[in-house]
Amino acid sequence: MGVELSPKANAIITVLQGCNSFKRLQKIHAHVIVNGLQHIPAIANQLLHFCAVSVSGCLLYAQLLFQHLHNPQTQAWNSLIRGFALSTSPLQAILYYNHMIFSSTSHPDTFTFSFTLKACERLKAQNKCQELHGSVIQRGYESDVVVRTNLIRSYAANGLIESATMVFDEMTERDLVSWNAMISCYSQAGLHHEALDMYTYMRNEGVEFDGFTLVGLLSSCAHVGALNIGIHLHQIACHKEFTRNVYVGNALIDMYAKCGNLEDALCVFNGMHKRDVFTWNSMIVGYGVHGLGDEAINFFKKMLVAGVQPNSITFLGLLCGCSHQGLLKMGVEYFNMMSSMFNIKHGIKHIGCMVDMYGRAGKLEKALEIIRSYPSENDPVLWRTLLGSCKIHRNVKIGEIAMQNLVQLEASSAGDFILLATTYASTKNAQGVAKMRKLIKSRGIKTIPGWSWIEVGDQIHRFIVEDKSHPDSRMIYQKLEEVMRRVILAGYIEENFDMSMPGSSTEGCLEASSRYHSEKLAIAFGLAITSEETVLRIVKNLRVCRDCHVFTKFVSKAFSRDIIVRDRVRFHHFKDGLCSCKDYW
DNA sequence: TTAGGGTTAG
Repeated sequence: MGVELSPKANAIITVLQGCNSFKRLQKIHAHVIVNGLQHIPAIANQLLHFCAVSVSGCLLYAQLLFQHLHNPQTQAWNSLIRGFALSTSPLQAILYYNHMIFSSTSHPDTFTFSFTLKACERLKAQNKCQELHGSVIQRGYESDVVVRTNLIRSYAANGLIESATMVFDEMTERDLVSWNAMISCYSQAGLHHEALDMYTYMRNEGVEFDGFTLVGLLSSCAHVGALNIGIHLHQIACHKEFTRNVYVGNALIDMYAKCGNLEDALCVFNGMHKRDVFTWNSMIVGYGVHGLGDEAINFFKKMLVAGVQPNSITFLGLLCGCSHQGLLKMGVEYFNMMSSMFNIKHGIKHIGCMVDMYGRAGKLEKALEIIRSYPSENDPVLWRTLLGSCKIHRNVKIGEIAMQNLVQLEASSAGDFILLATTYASTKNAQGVAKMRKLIKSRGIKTIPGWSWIEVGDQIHRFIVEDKSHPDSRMIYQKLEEVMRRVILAGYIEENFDMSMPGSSTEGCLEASSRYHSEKLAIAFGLAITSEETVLRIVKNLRVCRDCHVFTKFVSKAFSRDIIVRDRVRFHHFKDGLCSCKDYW
């Protein structure tokens, strides 16, 4: 039973509910004090709620109001916890939650848990998240769909994907938001196949989806190069009229660009009614990774004319395009422009692009100078990039400097030793080669396993080097032998294994031949089971090795097939025996 | 008089 309020108190509550500025609230508060109404819970809670939650509120003021409450009820705690959970200091939300549990007679409810879990998600407070899960069960709130969704998000943000999955799987009642939370959790954790599998489960359970679902799924399609699934989702987006949604449009552009289809990315871009910085960036980055620097610059200019402010990712796309197209002068111009004109700080990735750009152009001293001018960014990736350039330009002296730094940072990998070994080899330095071989052996250093994906229909087939796990493995190897015979007849000369590129695919077995590298298996599979006019689209987690690059060029000619390979850094369009990277990658 | 959601880079 609520307490009967005086007409004066009721009037104040009505005014408070319509309050829209902090200044006005302070005036109302003064009026409340003058009339001695500050201890009426309904008024105190309303004041607190406004200060803690409203966009024009003030959390400090909310704390002061809270301190004056004699016995704050759950609703008051919730206001404060909610306010801090969404603020720049979410830790305060957790501290208030602790305070509530240990020194208050009020009990947390489903709202309290939702807000505190939000704070854990933002803070990456893993232990607290687990503790809250226990309390949720203890207090009998585990069947609440919103609390569970918050648990999924919080676990996922804390890297506990298995726990998030468990919470989802054990839900007796799921709604669209919980499905979407699980999809986005997988997508952001890099578990793209799991995210795409959720789509099948949703369909099987007859769950309708919305723009949020599409964005999560399209992001995963983009990461694994699942163009067919992406096209299917695009059709659904058109059918359900989600294409006016800027998030969906952006995700579609990104998906098409990452799947190697820039024409359709542009088509979506042109059809969008509203565009934001993500829209422009998706196009610019798309052109950048395809090695089309001048197109990226073109789009950047149009972006400025449209009045959209670029951000650090815009410049990443531009620099990537300049670097891959060899546009050194333009690259330097944009690198300088980002800080001088747009006040955007150079990040490690931008510096990496510059090191790569100068390195490729043979200006190794300048590349070294760039790394040294950013001592706080002493990152192995920069030294590795430089090492790669030293190999191309046969510069042992700077290569050794790069290697020393990698060793000092305890970040040297087998690929790095191989790079330096080949640099020694190219300068006929047998002693250096022997030294590197000895180091690789004695340190037992392992490489990153290489993977290649190919999408056929709505299925994604994954291969590793010498993979025999595919159900059609026998057929794939037979096809590869046939392909080999045809390309050798056309002039292809098989290499043993590539030692040329940084992070290139030695695929975890240094001594193996590159004949059964994952992309060769993916290509053989694609040739065997798709029609002659189908473009083969392959995605690889490492850089394409030189042998596979040559091989793919020959295949594109001998089989009259367009093959698009997306490797770790860029796209390669193989057609009629040539590659879009012009062998410069 | 209170809740849970999305994209680029990595």
